Amino acid sequence: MEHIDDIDLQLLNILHDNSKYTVKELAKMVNLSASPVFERIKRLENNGYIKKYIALLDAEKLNRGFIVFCNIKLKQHDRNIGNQFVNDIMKIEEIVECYNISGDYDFLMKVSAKDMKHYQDFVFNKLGSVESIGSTQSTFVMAEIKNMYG
Amino acid sequence: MEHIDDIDLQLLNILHDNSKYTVKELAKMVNLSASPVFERIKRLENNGYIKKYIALLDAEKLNRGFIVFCNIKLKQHDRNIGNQFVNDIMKIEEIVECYNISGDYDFLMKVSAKDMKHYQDFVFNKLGSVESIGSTQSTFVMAEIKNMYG
DNA sequence: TTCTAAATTAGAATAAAATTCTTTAAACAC
DNA sequence: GTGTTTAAAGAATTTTATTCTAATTTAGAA
Repeated sequence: MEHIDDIDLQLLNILHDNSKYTVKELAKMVNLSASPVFERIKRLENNGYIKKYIALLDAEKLNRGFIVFCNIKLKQHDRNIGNQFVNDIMKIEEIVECYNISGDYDFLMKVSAKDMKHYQDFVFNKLGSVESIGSTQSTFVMAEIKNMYG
Repeated sequence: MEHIDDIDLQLLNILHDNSKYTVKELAKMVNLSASPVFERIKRLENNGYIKKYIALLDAEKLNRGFIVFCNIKLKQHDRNIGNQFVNDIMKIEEIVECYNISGDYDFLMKVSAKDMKHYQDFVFNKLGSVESIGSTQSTFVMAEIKNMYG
């Protein structure tokens, strides 16, 4: 895999913030013509530096503005229980992120709900039916201060 | 603000996962012709349902694959200290997300570093120079299990 | 330094996509 | 039923992406 230069890095940073610039606009920003910029972006895509392009949606407008970080302890720490847990949480739409972590808990999940009522329903009915879970601990988000993606 | 229908929701879900489909491709997916799909997307953009379009980058390839959740307690809980903290962390590039939370700590930050050495340097030199911070607690990510964005 | 080869760029040409416009169809109120 | 509004389809146009060729730059060898 080749290495990337400063112009590649500029393009990545720009596209990470806004992927809707035209090739011509990007070319102007990095002081090149359109064709090398086009080829650089294709190369960055093919080499995996750019994984995908997505639209960021307004969580509030889509009734998903209530964010909770939910810590999980498993019942036991064997491979079967772990695999079962991963399988189960993959299907639950409210869980938008999940990490295997160090410390007192095994997993940290970011959960996206409409409101507290929805979250309570999620904990009771969805997490409640995941057999592998031993205990949970919820940390509520009062405000989003910084998000380099949103 | 008007409400959105099922086709709008389909388009949002598709674009949330991949914003590079052409209007013609999207039209086929939702059984419409190109022009109404184009107009629907423009409306969703103008009404704020779609906030922006971004490229997702490979953190590992860009030396940012070491993820840590860092809990923060402020020294004191007055408005000045809080504002100072927010101002300071905005400038620190390793902090990719930050939330004001309930519970024992005041803030939860997602930090993105190259490796443990980089993270240690970040805690010492960058967080270490933020006056408003009282104490910190680091939770290390061993594996990313689910990410509806990445 | 000078020459050669490889890589990169610019700019024109082409293909494809986005965007606009006009006509037609459907939904709704009266 | 008729008139009115809204949304859709399809054609026409504009813009953008993509390809291609020639010129330039760069890196390395002599």
